[in-house]
Amino acid sequence: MEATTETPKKSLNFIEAMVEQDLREGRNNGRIQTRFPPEPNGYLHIGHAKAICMDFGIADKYNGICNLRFDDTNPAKEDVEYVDSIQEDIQWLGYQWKNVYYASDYFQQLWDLAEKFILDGKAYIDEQSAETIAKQKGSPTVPGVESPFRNRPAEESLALFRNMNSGEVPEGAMVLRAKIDMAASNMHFRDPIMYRIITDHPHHRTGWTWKAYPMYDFAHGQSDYFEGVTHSLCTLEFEVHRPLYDWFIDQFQDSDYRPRQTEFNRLNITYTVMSKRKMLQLVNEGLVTGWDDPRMPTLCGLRRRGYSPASIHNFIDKIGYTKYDGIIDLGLLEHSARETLNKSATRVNAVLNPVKLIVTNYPEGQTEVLNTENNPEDPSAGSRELIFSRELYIEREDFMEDAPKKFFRMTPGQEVRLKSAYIVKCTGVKKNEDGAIEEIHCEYDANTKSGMPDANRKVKGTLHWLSTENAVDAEVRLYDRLFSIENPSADERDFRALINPDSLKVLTGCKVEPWLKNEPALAHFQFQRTGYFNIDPDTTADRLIFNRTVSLKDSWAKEQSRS
RNA sequence: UGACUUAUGGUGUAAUGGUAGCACUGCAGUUUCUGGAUCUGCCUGUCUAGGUUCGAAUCCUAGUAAGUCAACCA
Repeated sequence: MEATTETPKKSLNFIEAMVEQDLREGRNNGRIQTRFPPEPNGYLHIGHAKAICMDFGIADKYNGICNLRFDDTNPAKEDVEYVDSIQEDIQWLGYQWKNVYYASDYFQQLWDLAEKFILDGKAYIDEQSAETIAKQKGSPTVPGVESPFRNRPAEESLALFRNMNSGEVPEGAMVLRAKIDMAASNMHFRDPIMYRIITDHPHHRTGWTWKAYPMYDFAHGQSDYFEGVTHSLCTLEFEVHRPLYDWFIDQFQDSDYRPRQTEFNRLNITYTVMSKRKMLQLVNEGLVTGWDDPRMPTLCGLRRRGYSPASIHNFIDKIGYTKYDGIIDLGLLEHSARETLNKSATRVNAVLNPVKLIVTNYPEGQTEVLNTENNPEDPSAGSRELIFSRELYIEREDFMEDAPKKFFRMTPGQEVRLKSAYIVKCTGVKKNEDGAIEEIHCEYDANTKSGMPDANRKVKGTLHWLSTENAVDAEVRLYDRLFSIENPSADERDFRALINPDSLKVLTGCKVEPWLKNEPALAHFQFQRTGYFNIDPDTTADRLIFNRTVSLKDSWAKEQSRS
């Protein structure tokens, strides 16, 4: 384990640096505890993966623990459906929490704490309407005005608070507010709401037991405290909440221990949206097929698209954690997938847009078995067999009748190699009445079979192919960026108008190697010279469906688009 | 016209007062039975102005720009 050659030490991100300093200073008795605190109101996306890798990663690296805590303080939005999917996605990423907690586990503790705030004169019941309270908040530059209920007797507030939870008080009739400072420059200090009434939705765990529910600011930090969290890591938009987080804890902290909140930048990626609201809209309005649509940035969508946990981790490792709110190039995510899949994906011949190629000098009825490697990057992946015959399929785009000089593929008179098979030379084409190409004809050189003496002859192009004898049909779904502009969130136009109309292309009548019929859903492959693909879960016994995860880099396409 | 935060190549991220480096992208080449992968090289950067210091991307001040905050959401 001792590294004798000095490998350059990977630099720490600012949170790791902070944790190491806390450890050196013996803070919280050297204990490290984090939590991942999703609200169960939607599916996890790649941005959550960044947070998950941070929360669980810190715990793993510094011998701490990380718990999963559902921040379920708003029954109007939450559902068990989400609780389940969130757990599945975290485990898919390869993490295991120490405990599962729910903010709703602490409803009684929070209630008791709130009563203490009331008795201490630090909270009061306000019976004004939401609009009035909002108006009285003032603005960042104008101080707020105090509620007429602000200085009512504690006993009165306490009685009303208990009424709030009785079911007798309608929603919106009263709230519990912290008594802080209506002139504070931080808006969150202007007597923030601690409790509100929700009577028309049962809580997904506590049912109809509670009528008054704590707000985020009075639940999150307190839950951290109850659990013994040392490092409460969250994204930058909670920066302005931190003083309030600290204020609440200051009011009842009773030992050296205290949790501390630290914020890092959230993940933004070009050509997609990462807001739950917008993603929900895409799903509800049928603009995508569901939360797991392979174009979605959700973890279930990426999984279905063909991203492996390793490729997600590869990506997260590249992007870093800072306090600068930038936007990551989608190309980096795609690169992360290619880099990971290149090492693990079995190579396959698949012809997406087939045209017949007839090897005119190959005996009719004859077939032979050829051998080909499964992955040139990984010799241990072994090899498999391909059937060669007189009639083959190749890609329509791999043939041009009048080819430019740089076209290395099949064109009359030019030799090309059929991968793992023979060198062939195009001798002509057969067209139908409309002039469309029906068949391409070629002759093969029997001495050029892979491994034979003349096989080393240099040819510019190598094509993938399939025998018509045993190729099987497949549907292939090609995905592209969901939005046609880099940063749809920063655009004034409705984001739905910015959806890329070509984000999905469905190809039918594609041909693939026959054994792929028996592969399980989500198994991933490289279609040689084309891209990385996986098997879609919609696949049935008689309908084989592939999703393109990401294309291979294509310098020929680039060359073409230049002219 | 408030508070908090941030500013390093096109993008993201290192350098923790002492040589501005890495990755992606782009470009050129090498190599290849995938126009993939590999390998090599190149392009491009410390927001501005002051100050502290032998020395500043780093510390200080001011400016500029950007993000977040005024839900009975989290």
